Amino acid sequence: MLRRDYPDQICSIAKSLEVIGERWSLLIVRDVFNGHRRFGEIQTSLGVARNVLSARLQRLVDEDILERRRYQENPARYEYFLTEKGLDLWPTLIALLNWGDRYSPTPGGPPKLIRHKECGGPVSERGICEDCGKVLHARDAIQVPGPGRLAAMAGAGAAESA
Amino acid sequence: MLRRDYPDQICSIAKSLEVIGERWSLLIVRDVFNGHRRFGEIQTSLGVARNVLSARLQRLVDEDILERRRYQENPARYEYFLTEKGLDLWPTLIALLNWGDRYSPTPGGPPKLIRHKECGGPVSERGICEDCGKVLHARDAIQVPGPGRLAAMAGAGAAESA
DNA sequence: CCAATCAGTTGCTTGATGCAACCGAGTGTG
DNA sequence: CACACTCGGTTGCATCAAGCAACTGATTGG
Repeated sequence: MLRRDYPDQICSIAKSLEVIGERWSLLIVRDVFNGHRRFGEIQTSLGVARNVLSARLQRLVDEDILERRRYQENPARYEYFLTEKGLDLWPTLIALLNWGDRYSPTPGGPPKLIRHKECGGPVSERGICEDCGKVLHARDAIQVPGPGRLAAMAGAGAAESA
Repeated sequence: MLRRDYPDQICSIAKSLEVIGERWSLLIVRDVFNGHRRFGEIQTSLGVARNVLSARLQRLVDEDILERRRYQENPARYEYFLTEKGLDLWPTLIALLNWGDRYSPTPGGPPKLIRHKECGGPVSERGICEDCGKVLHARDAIQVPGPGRLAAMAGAGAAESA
């Protein structure tokens, strides 16, 4: 999306976008939220060019949004995890998810539903449990495939898209 | 940020980013939230190239996020306003604002504060009034310059940056 | 008549992205 | 043992988007 910086902008929105506003960045974060942790996994899920993915992952690690952990030596292999800073992007993702659900609807219904881990209640646009009323954070929620997702999978067996 | 589209992604986040994920798009929306309505106003506030601003505005109008109204004939002059769809980006902007406030802090404190129009209470990260507890929407809130903004203005008299 | 305002458009250059091929270490298969 | 495959990248090259400056067209003000 963005080159990277927005000089002269005294604005926290611009500052956020400098960090996560580049093309693919937020989708990579979303993928890690979805449980994809490895380079190849994210690459095939997103269809992003490998050099770009490499650059974005490095940036996200540099910005302390992701953490790169070695899960195997010889050959060295890595997995990416969300830091607290990364987890705190959850409200942003929820807001985008809901806006997309509303204005770019998937045929058959929302492709992804968010539920409160504790009580199972649906999670509102603002990340609040509609059953128990709690203001939730990333760790309090789980995702389940929604009707739109299931419909799409029934239509085309492949296409693992998140 | 983004070229434009993320094919094969069955995901409302990706769909949202296809619409507003391009470089400058969200900052243009933010500017209109801030009361900038005219081409030149937005251009100088953002420092975006004029051809790019032109393209983004057209896209945002095509996507029904902004509305272009003629405020003068001969020569024809236009202003841009947020539609309901555009106003519904408010929670996303609030989420980005708060994430930026937290992780890319402006020296002196947040540059922008959001308050509930009705009761004057501060607005939380989720767009909820911390005084009266209401879940707010774009029209319920106003912005006031925060300490970081005032500090920056005192330092450099110019720099109208939003 | 000349300069300025406003909302763009046009042309050219620079920079980011996409694509395919390659690398290096190790595993699995015949 | 040779060969193919996996994984996590890097490299080179072509293409597409963004940045910059100049220009247009209509109108007002001096």
